[in-house]
Amino acid sequence: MLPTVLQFDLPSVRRILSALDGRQTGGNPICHEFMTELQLSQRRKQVLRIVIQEYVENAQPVGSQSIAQKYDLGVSAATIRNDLAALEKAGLLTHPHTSAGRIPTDGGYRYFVANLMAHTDLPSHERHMIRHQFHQARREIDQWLRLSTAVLAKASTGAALATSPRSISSRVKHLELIGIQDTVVLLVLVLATGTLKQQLITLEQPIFQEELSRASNQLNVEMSGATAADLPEKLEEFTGFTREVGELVLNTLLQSEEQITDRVYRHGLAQVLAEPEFTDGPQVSRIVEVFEQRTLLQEVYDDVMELSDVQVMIAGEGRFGDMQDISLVLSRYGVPDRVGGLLGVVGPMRMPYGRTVGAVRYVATLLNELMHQLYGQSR
Amino acid sequence: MLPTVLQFDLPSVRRILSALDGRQTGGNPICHEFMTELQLSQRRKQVLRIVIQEYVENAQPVGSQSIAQKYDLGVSAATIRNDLAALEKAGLLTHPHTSAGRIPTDGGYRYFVANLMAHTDLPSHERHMIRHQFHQARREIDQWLRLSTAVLAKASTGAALATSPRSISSRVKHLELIGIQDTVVLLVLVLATGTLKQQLITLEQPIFQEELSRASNQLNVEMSGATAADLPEKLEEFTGFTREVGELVLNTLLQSEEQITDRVYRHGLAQVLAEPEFTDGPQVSRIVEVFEQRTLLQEVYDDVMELSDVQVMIAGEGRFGDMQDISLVLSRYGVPDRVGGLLGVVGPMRMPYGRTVGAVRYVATLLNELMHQLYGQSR
DNA sequence: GATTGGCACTCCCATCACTATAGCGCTAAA
DNA sequence: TTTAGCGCTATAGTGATGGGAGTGCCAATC
Repeated sequence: MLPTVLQFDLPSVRRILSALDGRQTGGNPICHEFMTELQLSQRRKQVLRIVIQEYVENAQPVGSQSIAQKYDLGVSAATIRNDLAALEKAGLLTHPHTSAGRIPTDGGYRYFVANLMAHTDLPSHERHMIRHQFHQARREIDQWLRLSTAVLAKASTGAALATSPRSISSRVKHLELIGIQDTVVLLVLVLATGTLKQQLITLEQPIFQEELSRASNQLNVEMSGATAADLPEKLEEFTGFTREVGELVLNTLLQSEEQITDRVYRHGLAQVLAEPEFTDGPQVSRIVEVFEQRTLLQEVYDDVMELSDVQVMIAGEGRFGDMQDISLVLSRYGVPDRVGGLLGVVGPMRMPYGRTVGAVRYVATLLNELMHQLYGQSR
Repeated sequence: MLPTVLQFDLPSVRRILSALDGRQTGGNPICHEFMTELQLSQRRKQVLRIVIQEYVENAQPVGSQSIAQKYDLGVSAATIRNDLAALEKAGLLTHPHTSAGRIPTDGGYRYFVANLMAHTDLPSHERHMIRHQFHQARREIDQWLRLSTAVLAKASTGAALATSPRSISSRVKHLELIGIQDTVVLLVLVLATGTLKQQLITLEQPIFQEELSRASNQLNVEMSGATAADLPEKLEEFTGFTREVGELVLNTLLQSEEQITDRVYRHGLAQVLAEPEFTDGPQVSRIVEVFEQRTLLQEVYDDVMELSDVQVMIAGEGRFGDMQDISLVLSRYGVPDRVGGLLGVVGPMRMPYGRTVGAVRYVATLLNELMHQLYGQSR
């Protein structure tokens, strides 16, 4: 095997798995930045793997000697030194200063995730425990998502987040108008997926409950089963207050399809801040902002929802300036074409990707299963 | 004026305002730990005030010289030195090492908040802007609370949190049973306050929507207006499925009265972590845990809900071990005896209490106002 | 008695020099 | 291609040093 050539080609082609290392490539999660045809000898791959493994564990640069001592690669430290130099030239490693050991670059992590990472499912007892917890929880999405973030945070070293599910092409199932005050009416809208939407309406003048009931009956008859697309046509038939409510329903429907993050569940920030990379100020506020902000989640949303497998974004994949040293492991969950959201982990770039991907994948699968039972087919 | 005597008497008597400094005592928020009869000369109060003010601003121990230079107290640095020593003896100040300036102790902050703190309302333009934002928001509690935390975080230097409102003695307004799947039914419960509760029911065998409608009609007739106390009696009349649902309603009602934190809104953790006290590890995780945990909020809940004014808890008031150096400024909001929750700020002990209290008070007042419009009287 | 100026003392902190260490890069030989 | 050896380099840690800010105390003064 001869010198290594690295072809970064990220702007033009994306999301293509390297077919280098046949055995492992198969189902590995996709790294947005990919590298094809990066010819690495088996030993160099091994060395890269060791460097990443050690660095992830100890957060300390790893040198040629310690590798030679700890792992029996059948070669001397000098050879490993050469390999390290080659890997550095290929852009997969760096060293913080001249006489320090090597640490992975973002590219190194990406290569690792795309080609080298072993599939590590959660241990079976952990899986069982998690499954048990989910079945214990009351059958409610809110509960499930809360649990999901708790479980994910526990199983990974990062902070977990999840968005509340969004209905795709929501159908109206039922609506109800309820008087709260003389001039305040609560519109309750039940979508086919079982999602509730509420909206307060303030009136110019008082309205009696009887009239509200009449209006809601009328609307129910006409509107149940309708999608946002059907509604404008149906609205034609209504006038006055009924019409107003109908339009409100339409708005709510449209809004619920647009807005992707009704609510964000979060858990486990404390533990990720305990990681050594977050001992100094600016790093901390960076990750906390990533964690608190909805905007980032929104930007990534479409990309993640598009693909069914777990997605790994390392250091923002070059797209997000303020995500140096921060990685995301995300997956969609839900019932395709009906309801779905996004869940995953945010943590330092130095992250046990194998385990994290396993955890995210398992929780997502579990959620899919549970939600399928509820929302599999509407009736 | 003679030596100062400090009487800590917190276990036996609590929440009594010091009547020392007539002018300022009036409406000041209550500090749980209080100090009565702490005889301080006017100048020493002034010195304490200056130390706290300076330290809050610069996060640096303040010495006698700098006080004498910057503030014209009409006395020399030596005199101030004596005063500082006296204040330290009284337990209101310390110094980190022999030759450093003074910093306030938790007791010092408490004395300050109880006796010395000036009432600082938010500047009027800020108030107007906030009020405007609230009126812009859709008339929904969820929106308001989200906005509240955002506004509070911005107006204070801390991280803001708020709990979703809890109904006190909830009345059933309306209920609805909606089939989602063949054997899955969604129970929607509207309380008199306009709060929605949802609960999924899984059945042994399929049930038709007609039957669901019949059941919900029946239940509505009997139950609307009922409280948790009324329900057991009414349940006697029902059998079968209707009875089951009725019991579920009762449970939900009871649960909603018990559980105090349905949801916690949070905002602005990033900015509080930028404060200099959180540059090192353990401190950071402490405040993040306080911020993320629900437990602390629950423990404080009753105390805060009891009193109408803003509450200041400095360094856990000695009650919470892991709250060294962390303070809370909390207030209840809502309509007394109907709905209410808790909102406030968590931040470092070194906090501009005046401004923070002003901000929390203003937002709480605003929320009270808005909620009163909606939930003032039920009909 | 309160206030003041003076002075010695203490502790922190930044700086510098020094050493040990871990690791690299290069070269020449196997 | 691999290996051993050697010189080079940057860091972490140590100890000494000096400046600075601030205290504490005392004796004198108002």
